[in-house]
Amino acid sequence: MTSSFAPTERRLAVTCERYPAFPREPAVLVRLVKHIYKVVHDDANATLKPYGVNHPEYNLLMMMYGTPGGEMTPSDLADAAGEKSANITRLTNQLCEKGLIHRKGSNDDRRKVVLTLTAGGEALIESFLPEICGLLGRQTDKLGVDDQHQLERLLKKMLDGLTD
Amino acid sequence: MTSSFAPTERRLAVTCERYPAFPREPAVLVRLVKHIYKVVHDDANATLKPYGVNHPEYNLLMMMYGTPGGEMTPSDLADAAGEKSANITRLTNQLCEKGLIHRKGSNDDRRKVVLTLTAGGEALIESFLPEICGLLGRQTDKLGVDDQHQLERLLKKMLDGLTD
DNA sequence: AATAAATATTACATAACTAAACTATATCGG
DNA sequence: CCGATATAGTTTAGTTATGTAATATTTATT
Repeated sequence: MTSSFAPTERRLAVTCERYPAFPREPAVLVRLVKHIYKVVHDDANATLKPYGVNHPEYNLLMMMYGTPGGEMTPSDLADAAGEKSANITRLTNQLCEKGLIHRKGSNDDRRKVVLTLTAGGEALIESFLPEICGLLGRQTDKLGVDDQHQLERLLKKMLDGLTD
Repeated sequence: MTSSFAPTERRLAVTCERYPAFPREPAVLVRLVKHIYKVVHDDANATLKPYGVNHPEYNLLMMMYGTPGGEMTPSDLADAAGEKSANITRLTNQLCEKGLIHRKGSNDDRRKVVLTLTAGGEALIESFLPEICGLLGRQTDKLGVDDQHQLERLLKKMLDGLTD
């Protein structure tokens, strides 16, 4: 799966020739992000498949794992994971059916629903985390520590500009 | 839509506390890419909607626009756009129905299919490109020229490590 | 000639998005 | 306190998108 970026760059060059106003640099960045996201997403799905969860479900689980107290409402999850609320209902249903999370009504605001990880959910997370850590490590293999910090800084700057 | 990254960082900190082997820096990078991709993708879809094409269709059109000679096979497109071949058939069907591309059998290898942009396809591309250029510009607004080049370099390095 | 590999399509199953309707609760202005 | 309005979450239906696996056809290999 040698998805070299070179052909994409050649196409951008041709595009700029045909349409000189086309901003090469921003387009390169956007296409790079797209390429990287795709590979990362596919890798994660492949790694998670044996554990019976897909990437969106993994994201929800990790959001809950990383929340102090471990309680989140569906709205919290929607914000955190960038999913639509209709999706959250579907995904949390799946996680409930698998026994990974637990759903109960909130006491202080009875419109709300509180989701928590079950013991089984935490156990599953901690069973796939070793592999996930390995994957994350491999995915940033080529980058030195300085590179990683630079990249973090620049991506944050870019994200900042997007959410205005 | 203030999708600040701060909550995500707090969750990563908690995750690292609970599971010390968790590699914070790689995880930050992956989550940043995911956030950025999502916003970029949604923005592009919104911009393209009035033109009757979605993001994947736009990608295919731009791949063809940027290909010298303008001829591509479905396999070429699948590689270039990172789509599954079954998807390519569906997407190119849609583009054919809209009269934006043309499909014909290849002469030298009769397994192959050759796709070309129609005049209408090129016209549509050049009608939405002004808006797309504006969007691309805004999406990288916050980054100076040096930042953009640094970011390009680092993303390429990361992508390199992914496709081993 | 037989077998394997490549190309594209098809059919089926899953997943996701959208928009609206619905339940229940909370909040605010009078 | 009352009634209007807003919020939280779910549900439904319809549409669109994506992924998987099998198939037909043509070309390559041995």
